[in-house]
Amino acid sequence: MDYLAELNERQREAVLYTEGPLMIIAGAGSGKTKVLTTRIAHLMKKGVDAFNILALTFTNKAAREMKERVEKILGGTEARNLYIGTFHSVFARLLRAEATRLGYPSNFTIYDTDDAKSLLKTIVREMNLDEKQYKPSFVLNRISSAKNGLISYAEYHEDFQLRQEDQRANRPLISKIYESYVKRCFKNGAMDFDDLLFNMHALLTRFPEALVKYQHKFKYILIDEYQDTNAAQYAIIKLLGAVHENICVVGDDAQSIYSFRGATIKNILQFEKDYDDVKVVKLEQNYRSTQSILKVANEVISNNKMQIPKELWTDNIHGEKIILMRTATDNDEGRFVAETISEQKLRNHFHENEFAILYRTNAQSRSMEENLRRKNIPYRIYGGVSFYQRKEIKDLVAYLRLIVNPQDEEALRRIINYPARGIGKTTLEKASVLAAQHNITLWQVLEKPASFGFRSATLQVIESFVYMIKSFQVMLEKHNAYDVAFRVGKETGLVKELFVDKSTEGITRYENIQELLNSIKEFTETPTEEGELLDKRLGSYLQQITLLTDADQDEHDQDVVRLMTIHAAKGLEFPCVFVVGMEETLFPNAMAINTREDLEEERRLFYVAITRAKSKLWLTFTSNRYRFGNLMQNDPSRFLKEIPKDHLDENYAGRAITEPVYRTERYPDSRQQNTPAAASVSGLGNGSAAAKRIPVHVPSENFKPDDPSTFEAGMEVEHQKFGFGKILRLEGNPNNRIATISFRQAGEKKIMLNYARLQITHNEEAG
DNA sequence: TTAGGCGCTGTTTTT
DNA sequence: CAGCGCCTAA
Repeated sequence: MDYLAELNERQREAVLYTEGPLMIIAGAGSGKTKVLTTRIAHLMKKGVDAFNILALTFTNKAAREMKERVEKILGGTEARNLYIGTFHSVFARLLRAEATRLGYPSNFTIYDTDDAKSLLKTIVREMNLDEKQYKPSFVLNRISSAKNGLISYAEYHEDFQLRQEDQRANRPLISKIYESYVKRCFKNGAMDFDDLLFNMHALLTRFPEALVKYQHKFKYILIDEYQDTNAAQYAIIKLLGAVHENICVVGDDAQSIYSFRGATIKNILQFEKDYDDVKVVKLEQNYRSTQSILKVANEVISNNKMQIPKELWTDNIHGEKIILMRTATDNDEGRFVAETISEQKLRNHFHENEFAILYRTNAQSRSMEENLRRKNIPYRIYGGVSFYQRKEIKDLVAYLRLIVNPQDEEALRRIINYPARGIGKTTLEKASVLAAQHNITLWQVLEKPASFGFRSATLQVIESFVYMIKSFQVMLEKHNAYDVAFRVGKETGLVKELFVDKSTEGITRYENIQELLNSIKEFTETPTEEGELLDKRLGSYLQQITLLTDADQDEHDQDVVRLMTIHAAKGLEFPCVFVVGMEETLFPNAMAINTREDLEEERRLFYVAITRAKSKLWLTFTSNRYRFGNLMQNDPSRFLKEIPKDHLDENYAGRAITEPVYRTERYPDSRQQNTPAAASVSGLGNGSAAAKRIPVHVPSENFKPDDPSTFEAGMEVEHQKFGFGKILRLEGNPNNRIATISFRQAGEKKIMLNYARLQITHNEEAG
């Protein structure tokens, strides 16, 4: 029982309380994963069969880590029999086994967000609705939250409130689109992410035998990140656990950051009411961060009204103050981070992999990336476009999907004319109409094109396309997934097309395809538990990759700086953390400041960001940031004011204000060079919009920008783009001066001197 | 049928 | 700024 010795008293209590409902409120860094894994190991040591334990997480990575750690405690291979995985992947697996009950093929396709949007787009088009009014992302959001709330399209249709919301938003037909979307997915043999939850719930409620079967199978259920569960997940867990009631949920209300995905803290608050004797254990000792960091985190989160009272504490050293840095531009912010990393590596012997740069939105990675590259600091960006979402990967995967499931219309549409084979829009449209008329799938139309009267040239290309796909399907019987994928790449001409393209991106795309083929090979060579059939193995490969994100590709030993959104950083920890973009409208995000609930979620997000740091934490913000292609000025984030002053080192922020701003000569910034007009301040003048209409000024031969600090009112100046003009007046603080200049051609403009490249042509005072 | 150019529009977070 | 839809030319 030595595994128990490593636990503190509270942790041990949580591990040993094995029977009956248990809720663990686990603060950040309090050893939550350790408790969960030890608990599972303990159950197994007590004689519980691994097959009877279900553990659900939100990321594959968390699941894998859990599995590995249990394996380590137990030794042997028993841990492999545990059902540990994400909600989505575990349910996908169960649904695959039970698919026929619901009328789905067992090798159903899983649609990712792109597939779903693309299908919605075709549906909206087919319904002759305005595509701007019913934008796929908007419609998908509506449908998604309905499904996550377990509201079927029929119920949606009857729901007064939902209908009214749609009316008010001038999108009254959402419920109709919802209905066709569901029907079409079903026809395509496809489920989207939300369907994996919705249909799992449907399975358990509509088929009592299935419910009973799984209720008895999963005698012990553990749920990680319970604060992030939504109504569907909540209901499923409740159903599954109803017989044994051995449900252990772990969560931290302070880290609930997924309400936009339907998650609700209510599930945590509700838990105690759902069962008669709920044992609650609070883990409040933090093993991760310095006292300083923890104090700041506690202080910040205390501004939230909605929370379960608790106070995280730690035995760790006090540590250093948190450093606040202000820069002039987003590019400077990136440079500061890159320079600080270099400096810290030298001074404190940190490795690259001890740093993380966290931001609110993916778009912010760019300025970081550019500056890290400039300083030759190796890095890796998580999120954004994941490997499996890249075009070239999706193209090849679409072929594989179609081979496994010819009903999959999205896959078919994607590749029917890629590489180009003369089946264009007209043909596809005709086929779609026919499919709808005869109530068959698109594929079924293409299978018998002769009976639908296509022109003979078209007929021929369709037939050879179908023949090709069918020949791949035949291959499935005797060849493994890799052989099929390889042949597909070759015979469709897809690989060749990428090989011929020798541009940088073309080479990357080619390499990506090779990487995909390698991963398929690896998959085929790793035996699966139940020795499933070969075609099923390609099917299961496809199911699995749709649920992968690129956080799952992490090789943790890689010595690189990690860049990711705060959302993606949840559950991770780093010795040194930069939280960048601490500005109003960005963080808290402008989309999330209108209600207390939203704002509190932003604050929890900030709390998550702070608590990722073990020993050093930097917060940065910038006065000027490019957004939407023009320069925006933001105030410092309100959250900064919530940090206790004695834990915050503001020297750097101060220095940045009094020091001259980094000059463009020293660090050329491509954006500024290419578009000098972008330097005019949007919102102040009629800057960039007007700039487009002005005839381009050709700068003088010996044009050389002068030091901005030397400019004064009354000077005659030349601007690279706006031409000659005179400074009327200057305003703004000394380091961010804004000049109003009257240009001969371009008229009156407000120009930020730090960015504009201006040359003095005549000095009134001197001359 | 396809490629290429122009103009509009939008940026939150993700399984 | 970028990605996408729409239009035009070939």
